[in-house]
Amino acid sequence: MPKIVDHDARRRLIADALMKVAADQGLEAVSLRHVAAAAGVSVGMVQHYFHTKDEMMAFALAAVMDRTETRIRTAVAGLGENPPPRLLLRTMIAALLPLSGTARDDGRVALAFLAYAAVRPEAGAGLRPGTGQLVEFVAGLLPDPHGVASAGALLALMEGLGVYLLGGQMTPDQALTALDAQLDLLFLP
Amino acid sequence: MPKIVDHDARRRLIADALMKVAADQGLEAVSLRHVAAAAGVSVGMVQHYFHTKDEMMAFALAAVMDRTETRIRTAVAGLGENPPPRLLLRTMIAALLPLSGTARDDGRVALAFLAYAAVRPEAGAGLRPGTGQLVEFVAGLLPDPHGVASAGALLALMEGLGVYLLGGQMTPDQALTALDAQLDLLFLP
DNA sequence: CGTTTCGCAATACGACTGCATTGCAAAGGT
DNA sequence: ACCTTTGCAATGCAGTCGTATTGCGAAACG
Repeated sequence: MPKIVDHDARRRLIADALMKVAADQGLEAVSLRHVAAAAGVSVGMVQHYFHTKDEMMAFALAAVMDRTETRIRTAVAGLGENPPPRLLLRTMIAALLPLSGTARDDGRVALAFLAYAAVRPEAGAGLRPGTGQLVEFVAGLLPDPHGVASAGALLALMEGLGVYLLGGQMTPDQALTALDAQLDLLFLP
Repeated sequence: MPKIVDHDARRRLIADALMKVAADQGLEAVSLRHVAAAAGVSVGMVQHYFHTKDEMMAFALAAVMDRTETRIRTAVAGLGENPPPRLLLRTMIAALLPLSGTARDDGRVALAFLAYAAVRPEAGAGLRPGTGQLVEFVAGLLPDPHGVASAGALLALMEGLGVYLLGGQMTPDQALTALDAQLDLLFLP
């Protein structure tokens, strides 16, 4: 067998270029040619590693989710062992919000995928399963009187803050203030 | 001057067709030809009433916002004079959520526009100004200890519920339960 | 030292896009 | 009755899209 290359590295290179294009020109600007140009490679090479565009999109979406999970995990890791529930929640949610830099770019891509998934249900099937477990996890962190409804509300709040941040209707300060107000509501009886 | 036709009626006809296409095939499927076909007219006629595609999109977005405002207004009108603040808020937010039917279609279109606006800030400029006033209005309805931060949080919650509803991560029941939990939090000290 | 297999570039194809152009029918105004 | 203006259909054009095809250089194996 000839020329050994790291297939997965190439795929990540291409996926990174895709997300760069999507983040600053929108998902509808993601084409094989644009992605190839952004990655500095030929269209043929992109086709070599992704047989179809959908395959490439799916890989990129998975990469965004991976990066997001990593971002949360490292943020939480900085908290030490057994952090107080309120701090843990605030840290996780703040890490998930598109406040700046990479998180903002990822958020834009995720929002675009969300809109796409709202119309192509089978495309967003991968997004759905995590939410139920997340609600239960959050519910376990809330003080006693609150149930899964409040957990769902908190997650919805987070999602909405993300949308407002990306749309420019809220500044990062305003979003974090709103988040803290909600946590006050939940944790201070 | 020849043949008098109701310009605005034609534009609304075309915009309705656009929203139909966008609602069940996504915003990226909105093209002059598809919209014309959905409206049962020729491409030339669409071009006659909208000189450019962006003009057509802007008109359609304005129409969605109009319909939404009307939906809220009629829902609130059914409440009579001086309704209690909590009921007023619940009614307004429930009318805004994409729970079913037209509201769901409008929601899909709005979400698509949102994703588009996250990347083309000048396109979503029309969306932004209303939010600030809305926050203040909501803040005025909340009982005493709560400020604009809680109002922003409530609106973000609404937005997030909308996203979850469209994405299928929440059922209408779950969304309304979460909304009520939040209103409990705000109104029952 | 072939030979084979892989990595990748180039190009061609048909479908689609937004938009400009052209032409014609119909309907007032005079 | 003519003329002008408007409503609208048809068609053409240049560009982009995803994908299939083709071909060639390079690297490991026999």
